[in-house]
Amino acid sequence: MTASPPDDRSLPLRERKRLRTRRALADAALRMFGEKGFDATTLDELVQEVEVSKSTFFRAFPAKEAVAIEAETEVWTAYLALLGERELSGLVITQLRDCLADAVTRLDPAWDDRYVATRRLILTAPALLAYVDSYRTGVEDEAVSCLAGKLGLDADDLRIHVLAQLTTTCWSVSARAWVRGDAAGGRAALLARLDQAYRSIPASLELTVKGPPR
Amino acid sequence: MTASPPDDRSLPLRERKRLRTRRALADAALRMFGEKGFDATTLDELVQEVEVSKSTFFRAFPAKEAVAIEAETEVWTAYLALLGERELSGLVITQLRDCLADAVTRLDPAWDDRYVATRRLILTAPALLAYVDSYRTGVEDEAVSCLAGKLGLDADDLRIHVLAQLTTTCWSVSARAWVRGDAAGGRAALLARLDQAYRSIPASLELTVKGPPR
DNA sequence: GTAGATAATGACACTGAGTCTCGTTTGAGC
DNA sequence: GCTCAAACGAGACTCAGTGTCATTATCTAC
Repeated sequence: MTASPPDDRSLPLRERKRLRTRRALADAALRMFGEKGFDATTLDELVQEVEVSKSTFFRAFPAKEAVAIEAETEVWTAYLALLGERELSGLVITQLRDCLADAVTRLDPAWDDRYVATRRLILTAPALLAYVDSYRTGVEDEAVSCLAGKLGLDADDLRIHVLAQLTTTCWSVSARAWVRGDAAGGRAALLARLDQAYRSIPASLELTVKGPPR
Repeated sequence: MTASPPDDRSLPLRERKRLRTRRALADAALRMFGEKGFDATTLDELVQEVEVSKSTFFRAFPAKEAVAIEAETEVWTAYLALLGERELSGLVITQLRDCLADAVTRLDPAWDDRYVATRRLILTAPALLAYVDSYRTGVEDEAVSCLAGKLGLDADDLRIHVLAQLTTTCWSVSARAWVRGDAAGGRAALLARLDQAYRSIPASLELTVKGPPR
């Protein structure tokens, strides 16, 4: 269920402990929320299970919701990092697609299972759904700033907003379908769905009502 | 600042009182949040000002955030209602644009000022921003269901998700610019911006990086 | 009008997330 | 080892949001 503990000896001990606590919290949260439900599990129960104080929890995560969606944030953190480094050329939407695909490819091998568990959880808790929504808006805003800088455009330029949102929309629909099918086909299947989603964007704009609806 | 009180004698007295309380809460909230700040104003202060109990508040609004964004919900409630009634024909994205434009046109004359105040408020309170984000996602989901039904498509069809999101994105960018310019030009200027936003969607997909960025 | 059904209200206790303060511990650097 | 800074634990506190129940006000039928 969890990624291997942080044994990276290059990191200072203090940092390693911090990460270990963070992982322990995320793992316990995913398990306990899955068993008892997100709302029914209190933070006190969670921190008691992991044997840390509530203070420590809030130093590691900004909110109860955040600890439940680690798998989601990992994707977008990687995506934004790649987008920041990347030298853009050609169609911007293609570049965004590639950043997202690269981000997914580089994720920890254990990510798949955690992501499925996370998405399942989100379906059961409205608070989590709302949290993910606003989190993604934050990602879109960062992507917009980044693109505005790289392209020398105004941050209000509608075009980059549209592109940033299309990216999260494609992810949203693709990932939902992938999780619903129990992540069958693994990471490759997810990437295939994602690619297919991007390819069907142009058809969206041309969607037309044929005859009378019924 | 506020719309005229509900004098519609056709409504039963009980309903009229309910609406009057609702209005009073929304008006006081917009004023108090604007003066003291959203976070610094407690619900107890608000309900004391309007002379109702906290119970009554939560019967009228699902959350503290909701009372602050009435002007935003009015737009989308009208939009979804129009979309539900409408007999669709031709380009779907055009139909959505028309629904939104019609919704804006039919709003209360006092809406402009309330909306400007609301958007200004949102910029100062992260909690409000998050609330609006998830609210809009809810609107998008309803629009998707509606479209899926009317078009006989699967609710997972990416195309209708894209269209529903493009609508809220166009609104978002247009309204932000309109408010930043102090709503100059009134409702007509907002509609013009909205139309311009829709027209620039196709160019988004073709956005290309020319030479090296710098 | 009056009576009884019904719905909204107010008061109050309670839960739990999130903040803040402060004294203690622990790893980092010399 | 010793010192400094950072992370930690403990606990008090604020406030949004929920649930219960008695009270009040409106609606409906007569």
